[in-house]
Amino acid sequence: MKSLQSLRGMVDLLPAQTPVWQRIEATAREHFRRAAIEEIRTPLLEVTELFARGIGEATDVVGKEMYTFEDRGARSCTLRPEGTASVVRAAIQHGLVAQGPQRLWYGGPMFRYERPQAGRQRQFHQIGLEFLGFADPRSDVEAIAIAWDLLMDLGVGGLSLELNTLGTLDDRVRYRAELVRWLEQHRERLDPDSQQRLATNPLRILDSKNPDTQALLAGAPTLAEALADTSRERFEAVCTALERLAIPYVRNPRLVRGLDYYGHTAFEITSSQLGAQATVCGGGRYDGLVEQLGGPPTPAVGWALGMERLVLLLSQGRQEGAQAPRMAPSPDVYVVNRGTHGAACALDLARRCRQRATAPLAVQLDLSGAGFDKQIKRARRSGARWALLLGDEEAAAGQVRLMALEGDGVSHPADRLLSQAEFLSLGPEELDGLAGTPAGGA
RNA sequence: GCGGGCGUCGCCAAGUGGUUAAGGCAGUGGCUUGUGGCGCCACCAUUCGGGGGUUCGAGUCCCCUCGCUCGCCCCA
Repeated sequence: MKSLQSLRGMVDLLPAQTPVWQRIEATAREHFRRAAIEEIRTPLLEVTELFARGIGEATDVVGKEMYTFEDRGARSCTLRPEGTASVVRAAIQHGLVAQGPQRLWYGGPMFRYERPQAGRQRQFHQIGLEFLGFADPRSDVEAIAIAWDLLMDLGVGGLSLELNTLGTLDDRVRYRAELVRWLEQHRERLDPDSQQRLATNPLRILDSKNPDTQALLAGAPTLAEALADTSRERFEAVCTALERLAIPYVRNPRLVRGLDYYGHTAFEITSSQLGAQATVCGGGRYDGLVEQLGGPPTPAVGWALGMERLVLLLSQGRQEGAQAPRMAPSPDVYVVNRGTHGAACALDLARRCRQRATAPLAVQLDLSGAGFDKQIKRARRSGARWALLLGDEEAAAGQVRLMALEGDGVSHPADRLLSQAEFLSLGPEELDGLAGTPAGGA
């Protein structure tokens, strides 16, 4: 029988990697709690139209990256490629936006049909924040600050915050015409991709990675010049507020986000240590989206951060170690057992240990039926603090042997024989006191 | 969708056309029927991602295919 593999771009997270993810999730949760942001969970599957309308028909995400299929009722369904559209849909559907401003966060898998590469999978994970119903420039800054502080708290270094303003829809329409007019005159100097985009999405030519195109762009009209005064003032307000918070940023006039709903503030937090896909967190303002999806006019800002890219950053540095240190949670107690009576008794004792009213213990029960020596070896490797030895003799007497597992294993602290009832009543310190004293040294 | 690199045991990894595919780690059993580290012994790829071809002979050369990986596009 041929063994099966996961689908391309769908990765398994093995027990060795899972602790890093848990740490990120726990830290994010704590930061959201402190900022009074509530969690929202939405389905992974939505009606295709939600994304087509929300993200924009012309975008790459909608045009060629969606996992779309028909369900049994011939409805076109799509695995969510991002979180914002779903959150907005849910907020409208359940009248959240009507109840006032919402401070929401979400997390979970997203799906995009692309060729996998470093920092990019087909199923990937995001944690995101959405502020619905906030127009003040300070809301942009608070959103950014929460992302920044979260990343700092996680200990990610070498990050840079890039900031730009996309202005209003009017600003962009006006600028687009101007840019196209200018680029038309230099069409032959553009790379093929950019020539294509001249017709489909000219603004995106601005962040082309082609050096020749970038050189050409140096002389092109800029979006900043085309901005209305109010747009410009709004952006300055965001910048000064960031400065007051001492959050370093760089203005990047070429920063254009690929999703249609962004306007005014757009930002990315990038790392130079990530390779080609350098953006860890990206977001911006999307004042038109709620209305676009059938809700009342509602200003909004948000961002999403890519979990696997964050994990990549947090896992660097300690990749020298041959075998990554196993960070799996170790049990407190490893139960070594033998004999039919002993084994049966151990099963029961392990359970009662986990259910202790005071200080429940994490217990791993050896189920191998191997000899004591083998089991004790395994006990040491498990990382447990104590081993509990239980054979027929101890079981018959209602006792257990307690063994401290610390140390190099050369010196043999004596076991303590104690009654099972006593063992179950003792706290960790008392157990240490009992088992920790070597009887007679080496 | 388009380019580059790579595919030998769960992981790392020798092998560059000649009879039997090193080694290390991990794992399993034993030395040691109920006591720990270390050590020693044994077992652990009829087969080199898959298929076809060249050759007396291929893991080693050629073709196709699948997969992984990095990059382009785009994004988190």
